[in-house]
Amino acid sequence: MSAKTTDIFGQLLKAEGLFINREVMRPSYTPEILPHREREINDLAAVLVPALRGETPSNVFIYGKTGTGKTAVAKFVGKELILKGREMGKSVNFIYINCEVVDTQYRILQNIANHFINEWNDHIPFTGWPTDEVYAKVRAMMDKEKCVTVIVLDEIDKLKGDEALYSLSRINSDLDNARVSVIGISNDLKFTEFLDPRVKSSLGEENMVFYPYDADQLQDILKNRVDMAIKPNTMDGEVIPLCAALSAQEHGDARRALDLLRVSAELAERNNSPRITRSFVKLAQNKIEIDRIIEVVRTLPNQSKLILYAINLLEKENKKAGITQAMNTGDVYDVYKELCKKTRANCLTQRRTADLISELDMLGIITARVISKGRHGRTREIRMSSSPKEIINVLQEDETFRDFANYKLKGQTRLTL
DNA sequence: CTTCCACAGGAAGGTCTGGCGG
DNA sequence: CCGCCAGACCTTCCTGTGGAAG
Repeated sequence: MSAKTTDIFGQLLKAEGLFINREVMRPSYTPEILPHREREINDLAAVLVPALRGETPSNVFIYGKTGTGKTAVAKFVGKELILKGREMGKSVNFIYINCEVVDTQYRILQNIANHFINEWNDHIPFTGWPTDEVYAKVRAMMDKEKCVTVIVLDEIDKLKGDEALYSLSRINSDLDNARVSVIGISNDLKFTEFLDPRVKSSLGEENMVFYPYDADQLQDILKNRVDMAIKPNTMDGEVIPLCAALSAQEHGDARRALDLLRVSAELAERNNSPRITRSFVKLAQNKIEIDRIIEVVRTLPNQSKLILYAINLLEKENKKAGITQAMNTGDVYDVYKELCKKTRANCLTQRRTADLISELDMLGIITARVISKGRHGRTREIRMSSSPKEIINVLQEDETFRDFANYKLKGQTRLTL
């Protein structure tokens, strides 16, 4: 990388980009056309159409794995609903809430209330009020507006507790002039099993299932966006089928397919390649995974970082000693305690540590499997999942860890039997 | 067959922060 | 300023358990 000229940006700009419109390839983009989802769009619209007549639409439950177009369809239909409502002069509201971000009863009600903020110059603080007061406020606002409100709860399985769903499911009987209907979206098919039966029957008036896209359908989706996003004749013919095939293997996730293609194009661009070839797709696949892990590790709370560091040290130590057996919770906790002493961080209990370990597992940074070693008890078998080098690098960005970059486990506490 | 390890993981409660109205 | 509230984060105490060893 010997740049002879100082005009860095000029060089980069001169290199022709491959994109026409990058945004089209991003997950946040809601497309105008949703290939292979015409039936779902019609079905959902059919359920919601009573809203335009001032009646209450049935509550709907939408199931489907990630990247099957649930959110896109819901948003799309919502947009159309509002347009039509405006055209007909009906008061129809459409509120989209992602329960991964807004995950408690209070926050949901607050979000709904703040949707009406324009007409009412009140605002609900994000903490401080008793929950039922917010609920009362929401009711009052809706009644005053005499509107039909469709509320989408995306990733509804991330909600904590079912009070929120309970209060929403019976809100209609508390309303005099307004109507509410709830669309629940979940990628967990078993989600309703754990719900209060009353909520279950109320929310599940209608059920829809979104099936994963197959490779051919993914190809259509990609082609559809590529025309808008990427300059013509810059892509090898096999690239789209490859992206589609790879993503079809991973449960037909369209978001994944789009990401893969976008990152492939970005990598090609960065390498000054005039074309996107299959080798860039392979690179992209790798990059996406590593980027994800790096981002997750970087934003981990300190205690989790310490635990992760402990796991890393142990794994290195084990490898050196030729121990193939995976570590378990107790081992990790011992090393973690040692590290805590070294960094003079306060030390959490084993109970809490166990929770943090399974959190790391769910994030895909480590794998932790519950096993039984018979007489030697039940524990977790813990391993680093991949790219430990990258993880260590990210961890050492933190000042706390820089000091003992070369720290060796002093504790002969390991009585590995 | 029973025992018993080394935890898993549920329940309940404590502490602290940040933000509210009065 | 106070009293109150929700929520994040932990601790304490607890019961449950798969399966090798006895």
